[in-house]
Amino acid sequence: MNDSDNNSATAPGAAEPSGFIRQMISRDLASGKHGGRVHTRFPPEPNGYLHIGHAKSICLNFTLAEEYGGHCNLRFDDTNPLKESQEFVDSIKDNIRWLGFRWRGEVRYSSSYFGHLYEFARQLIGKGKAYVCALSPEQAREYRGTLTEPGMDSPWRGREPEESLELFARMRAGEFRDGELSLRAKIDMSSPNINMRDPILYRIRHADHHQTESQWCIYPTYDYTHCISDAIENITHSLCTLEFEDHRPLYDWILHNLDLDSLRAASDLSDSEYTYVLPEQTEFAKLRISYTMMGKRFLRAIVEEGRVDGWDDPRMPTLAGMRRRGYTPASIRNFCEAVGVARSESLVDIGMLEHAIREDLDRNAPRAMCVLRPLKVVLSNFDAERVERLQLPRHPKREELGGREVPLTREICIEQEDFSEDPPAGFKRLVAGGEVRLRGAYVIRCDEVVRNAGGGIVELRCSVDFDTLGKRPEGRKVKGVIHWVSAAEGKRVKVRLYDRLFLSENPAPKSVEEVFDGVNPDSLVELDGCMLEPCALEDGSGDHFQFERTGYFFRDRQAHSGAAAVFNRTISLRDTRKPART
RNA sequence: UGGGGUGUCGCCAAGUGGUAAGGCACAAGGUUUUGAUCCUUGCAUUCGUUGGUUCGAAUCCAGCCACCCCAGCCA
Repeated sequence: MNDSDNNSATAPGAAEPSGFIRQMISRDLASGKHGGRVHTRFPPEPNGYLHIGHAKSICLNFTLAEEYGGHCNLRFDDTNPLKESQEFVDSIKDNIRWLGFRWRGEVRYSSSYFGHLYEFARQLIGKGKAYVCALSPEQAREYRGTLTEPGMDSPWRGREPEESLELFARMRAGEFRDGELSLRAKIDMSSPNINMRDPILYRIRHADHHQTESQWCIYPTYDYTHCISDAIENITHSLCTLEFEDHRPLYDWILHNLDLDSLRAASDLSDSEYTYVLPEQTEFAKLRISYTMMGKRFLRAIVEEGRVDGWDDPRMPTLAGMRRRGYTPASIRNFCEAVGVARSESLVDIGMLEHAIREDLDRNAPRAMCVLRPLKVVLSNFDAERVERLQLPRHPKREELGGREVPLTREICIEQEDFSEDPPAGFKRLVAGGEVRLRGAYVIRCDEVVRNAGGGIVELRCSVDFDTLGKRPEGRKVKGVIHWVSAAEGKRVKVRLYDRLFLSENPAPKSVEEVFDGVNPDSLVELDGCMLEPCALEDGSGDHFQFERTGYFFRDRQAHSGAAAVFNRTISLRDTRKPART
């Protein structure tokens, strides 16, 4: 997809691209606005783990660059040392690579532009566009006014540039305490847009930074930093979510009040021929999915309260969690593509996500049989010493994936729910005196139900019709097919079944306490004595499987070595049985 | 009572004045040694609402309604 000539988005004569962002880019390309360049960026703050919502932005930025033959940077927007850490930097990089995206050149950090940012601030002060203010944070809030009332000018608003310049230098030198002074843009305290009421550009924070360590004690704010960082990196299209819409005028104000040549000189392309063009911000709706939530505060509460196994618990909407659950990069990318990008806020049905992973795994996951809740079956006419090694395909439709050997012995396990003494209407599995097909093997008939003293079913005695391997039985129809595993040859494994983490379709807790009430108490079921066919544990057999009739599973590599293998159920198979699911 | 946005099928989402794409979900058939997959078919006379302009409106205009965002020295 790197060849722009080969691409639908830019191919001559191609249909108009769909979606407002692609249309905008095509328009910009057609008008030559950015010299024919497309350069995007994904700009996370390293203050937490990435979740599926971030994936939407990642996919958007990287695929747009790819489609238009442009580039996409990874830039850590690290202007607040109090909340950030190297751990998050590392995990974010790891997640992006896992999704299959490669950023342009080296990883960027806003913090590596602190020098430029400082000089640009001096420039604004020199032009009378910024001033050092001595209002305390509390006072600043009072002066700001309200949504319906204009603010009041700071008493320091008229400070001479020379004086502000000197104070700003002393702020940097560490002569003031946190919060004592700030640098503010001089815009309009009565603007109906609160972001324009002399926003803070720099604040004092005597704190070490994960990248710049103790070099700075003043840190630029997001609004001041983001636009300039985009300009330095020659970003053409700066995409962000809807809540930043009101910040766009400030984004533009800062850039337009700086000397264009000085911006150009600081930029990556300073030595090139192209006409310097300022980046432009465009907003889109963030991703929301039913039965889950992206709010970091609430997710953290669930993790810290031990309601889940950690940030990578397979029930979590984090990329780390989804990865451990068995979601594939392709499924997440396809999902993001299917969801689309628009400006209306929507709640995507989690069924779309489930469809994306089923679609990928149905095509690519090898099949295996695993009995989750075993019921012993003795095949009375099968020799006790005999091991019949059946050859089954790994995938029903893809011969190239090869075959597997499945051992059949006198004693096997079947699923408890595949036998019923009191079958509901339409039951297609085994009943007393009835017949069923063992998947990939023979048809068996249930001759006897063996019980314990309490009347519970202990085992089934069945007889094999040896004339049914690979062919239909004579003179009758056997509809049901069930999975099974040799009791002697099978491997005991542990399985974790997951359900949605939240009970409500649109969980919107108002407090941390409310979050816990909304957590699904049955979101995890652990099963211990499951029986898995042996070849699924052989080296090189892969980590993703479809356990036939029960769902798609992913080997959990965090399980202790030596202990039984653990498989997480990524997603169940679609179930279209007439009544509801059992 | 300020400003900025958004409203098209149950859920996403195309559509930019010429008579409502697609996906998910759902439903009905067919195939099937997975109640899976696959295949076929069906699924908005109508675009928040009320008016207006026009030969023609989801698209243009006006009013109304609903919902979302903004008063961190967070991003």
